[in-house]
Amino acid sequence: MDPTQGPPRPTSPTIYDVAKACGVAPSTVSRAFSRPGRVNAETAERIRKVAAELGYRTNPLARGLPTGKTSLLALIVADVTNPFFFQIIRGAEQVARKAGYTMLVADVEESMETEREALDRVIPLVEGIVLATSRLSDSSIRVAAKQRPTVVLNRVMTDIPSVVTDNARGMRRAVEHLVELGHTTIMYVAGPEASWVDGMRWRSLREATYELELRPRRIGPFPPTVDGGLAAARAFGDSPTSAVIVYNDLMAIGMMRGLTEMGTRIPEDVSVVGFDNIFGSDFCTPPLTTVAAPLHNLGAFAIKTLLGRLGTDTPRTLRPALLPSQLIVRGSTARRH
Amino acid sequence: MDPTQGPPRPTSPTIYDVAKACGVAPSTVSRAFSRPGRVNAETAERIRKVAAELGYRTNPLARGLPTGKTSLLALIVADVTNPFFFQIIRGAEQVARKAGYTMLVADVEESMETEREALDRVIPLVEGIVLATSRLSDSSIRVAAKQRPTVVLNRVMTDIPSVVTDNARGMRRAVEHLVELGHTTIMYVAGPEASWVDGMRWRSLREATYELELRPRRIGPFPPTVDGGLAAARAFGDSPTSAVIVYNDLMAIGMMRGLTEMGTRIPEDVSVVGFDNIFGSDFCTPPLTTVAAPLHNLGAFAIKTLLGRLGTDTPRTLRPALLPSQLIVRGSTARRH
DNA sequence: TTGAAAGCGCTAACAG
DNA sequence: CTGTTAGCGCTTTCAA
Repeated sequence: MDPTQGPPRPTSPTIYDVAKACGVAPSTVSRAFSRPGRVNAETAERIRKVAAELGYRTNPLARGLPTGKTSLLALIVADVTNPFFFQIIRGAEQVARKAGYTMLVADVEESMETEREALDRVIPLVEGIVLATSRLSDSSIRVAAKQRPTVVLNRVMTDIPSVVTDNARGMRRAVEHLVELGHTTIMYVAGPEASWVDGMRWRSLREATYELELRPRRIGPFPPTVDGGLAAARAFGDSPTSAVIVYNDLMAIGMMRGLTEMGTRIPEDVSVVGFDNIFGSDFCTPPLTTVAAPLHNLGAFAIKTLLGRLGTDTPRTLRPALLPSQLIVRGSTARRH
Repeated sequence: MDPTQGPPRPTSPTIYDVAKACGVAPSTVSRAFSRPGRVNAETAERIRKVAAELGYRTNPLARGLPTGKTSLLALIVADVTNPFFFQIIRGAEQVARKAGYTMLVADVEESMETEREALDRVIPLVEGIVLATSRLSDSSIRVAAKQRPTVVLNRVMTDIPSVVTDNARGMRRAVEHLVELGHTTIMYVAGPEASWVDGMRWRSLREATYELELRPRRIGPFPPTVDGGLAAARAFGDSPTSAVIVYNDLMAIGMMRGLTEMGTRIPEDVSVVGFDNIFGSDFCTPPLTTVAAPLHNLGAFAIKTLLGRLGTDTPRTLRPALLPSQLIVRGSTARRH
């Protein structure tokens, strides 16, 4: 090995250095760190002390080679730029960190292609994977899951642990809220067609309205962005209702802006409900009534689930974990005029 | 090694498998992937074909051990939850990915302690580090930089490559804009005291106002959050001016809300300018006039700089890279009444 | 409880 | 251009 080739940085001490300084065998040093029980208490203490003095840190890479335990977890997100994911990432990181894992966050920019590449790059590195709002097909996900324990977030699969928001309950609460305000016809403004969540929300709305004897309506699909909401506002003009429930907050914000520009007053003319309670939904105008997703908890719970799967090879429970959402009433909904 | 211990997953093929299947030596397979030039074209072709059939992927971990080249880069961000970082992360990831690197994003939740831990965990894994808005002391940063090539983002250091927004120019443009609108006294609403950027912005404001013969004023410090802005609005009530420039958009949004609640009209009574152009600054009320930071480019450029430093041991240029910002005029500023 | 030795998958010198 | 041979730093049998 050419020493001028490798990293020219001051090479950090290894177990060999510590072993020499302690007068014990390298394997003992290794044991002192990886299974402290299997080494004489005093010796272990001495080793730890010397190691600290030398500034020894076990090299996770080297440890990973023989054991496969890299202490790395992957979180693949559809779009780091989408505020929906901020709290998810943080929740995930917190739990991972506490468990001694480092998280590798990969942004796939909503592209299936990029997601597959990210997976390829990341799989050999990590012990487990969380797919947050994956754009991959079920079968692609299964392929990945065969290589590393995998948890899907925001999507339900029957053979892979899933963590999702309880959309049905959330939708139900939103509808009840609107009914209490006197609305009788509710328009659902749909998000992307391919989205599992969109399908779920629309179905939940139909069920809720059916039970409450309301008429649901629907326009869309629209892209799940502010611009998509703008487009929805224009389409909505053709057959307005007094209340709309929008696929997500981003679209709801866009739609409110579009509506306002067209002279429609919110909430006087139209009540608007969004989904997710993302950053910004409280300071748009008017502040958005929304079904808050438990974002932080979603991320945290996904990692917890993954951590639980790490040892065992057989999935525990395959019922998707349903995390409760919460209706947050703000200024965009009001009594029907 | 206990085979029941390691990852129970289907162990992927190694160079040995490929070598056997090809009837060549393992080292040849290795060469075929790491330095294709050094192996017979046909042989290389054959190896690649067989490797593809077997589904062979070179194990980055194993490769990293002897070479130190892990193809991993770390991006340490002060707060993943802050929209300021979204585009930075994306820009960084894009560049890293194109260069064949995987990015490890660590959230330190604005905590010095957490940041140091994150560094410790990450350093042995990665080839280089970008510190985005580090909360560490200069000397702590130097310690890290001694171990791995390091670039600091949003902060200037004389001995470490730095990438920052050209705050002086941006501030100058903001002040000129306000002057054109007839404002003569400008209040700076300060962010966190410890922040290098805050100091820079205040200094730039003083310089700009000096040249233009205006009176600058200042309140603060406040936390760089919506709530901090709310607090600033209350403090501002004591000695109002017709125009304020706020440390960042988050605070500006909070301040506008606070002002509005107190009955102050924006922009009629007070013109407000923010900094950064984060997500949401376009849909708050009124839409915020702001000095847009080149967020995406900041992240991209930092990684490019890091990539450039990777080979060489001596830093190239130590003049901080100043990336241009841009004034975006929206509804929160108007002619003085 | 400890030491010796083999090996994780890959790379890089050194001969041939 | 290719095979052989040492390792990278750590873990884990296997003996002692």
